[in-house]
Amino acid sequence: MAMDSSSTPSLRLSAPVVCIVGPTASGKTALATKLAIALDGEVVSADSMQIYRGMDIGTGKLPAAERLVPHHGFDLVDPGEPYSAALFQEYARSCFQSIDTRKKRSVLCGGTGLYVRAAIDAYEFPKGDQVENAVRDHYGAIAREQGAQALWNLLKDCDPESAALLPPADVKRVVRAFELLDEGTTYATQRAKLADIPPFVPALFIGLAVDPVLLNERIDARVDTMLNSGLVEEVEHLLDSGFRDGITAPQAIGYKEIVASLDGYLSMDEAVQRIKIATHRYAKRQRTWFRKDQRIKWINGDIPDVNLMVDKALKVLRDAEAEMDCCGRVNSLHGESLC
RNA sequence: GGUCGGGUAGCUCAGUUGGUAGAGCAGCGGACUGAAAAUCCGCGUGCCGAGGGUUCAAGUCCCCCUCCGACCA
Repeated sequence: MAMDSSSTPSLRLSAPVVCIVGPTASGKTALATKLAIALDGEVVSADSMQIYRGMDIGTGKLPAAERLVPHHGFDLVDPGEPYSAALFQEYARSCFQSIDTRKKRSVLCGGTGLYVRAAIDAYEFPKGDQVENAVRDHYGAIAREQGAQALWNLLKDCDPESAALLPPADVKRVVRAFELLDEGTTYATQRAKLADIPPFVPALFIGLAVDPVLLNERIDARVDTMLNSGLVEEVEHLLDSGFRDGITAPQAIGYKEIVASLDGYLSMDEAVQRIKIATHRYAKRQRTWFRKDQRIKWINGDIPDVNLMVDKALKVLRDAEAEMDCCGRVNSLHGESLC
């Protein structure tokens, strides 16, 4: 409601955050680490599944032994706990702040588009309890018991504007629209702001682009590697410690399929095949999400030599920073120059 | 060598009495403000194995060739 502040306060940092984005398996993790080393920085992961403790192999989390610079954004909560983009926003910004205080550069490495934008841009989430969410439970139950259409009809009665923006089948957003009503705003109001959300944190974006056919081959190979590295054992271990109670974590690709297989609904071969396909689709959605962000400078993620890729990325950053300096678009950028 | 079955979308297949083709999966495009690895919306992408014939008209009927599978030798 009362979230006006038209002069959005920017987070003041001595240098812009470097954001590495792109689809899964495009090589973000390796590039982010190398860049962080080159820039004397620390990595902040923007990944909705790597925040979970114990979900390592399936989320492609960089093993502790290979973290050559400090990494943030891993292992923030247990799989049974809920999490949200709003919580990540708060977390990531506090990371940027403290990294800056240590005179280091933040390198945000993210595959979760919403988390990247929540961290960098001036997304404002209305106040509301995200843990004990009775509203969500209540309307979710209506959808389950009476159907998606019935729930949507209900929304149409109390908030026709928002209902008009949502297909009845999009239950999650319809439920969310009720939550927003409860929090004193509407989905339609929030949605209208979407068109132009200013940046909140100074940032430069690098995207890793990989030919989709090649990327899918990489994904398949990576899934096989995950299985050989003990993904099934990881899932079995998680199941022993309340994995099923979680709301978000059990939705993770690579985990839900293995669980279905362990429960006897799928053969392990079928599960593996489904993991591959689900990951292809996920990469597709990531491509769609990032493609529309004009700030992203894309570099080729097919370059076999990682160091060449790092050089390329550094050059792109230098150019972008120079451009920002001379246009003066962001005021808090006069830190040490790159390299 | 012979008999039969089959070659239609990337894959598995459907295609009625002849009227230039359609499903599922995959794939592609898109949306996205507190679950986002989630959720939702949209799109058939085709030398119907090659060639010839019959016909106003052939994926469909006839001939021939070819490839795959099964069976018989």
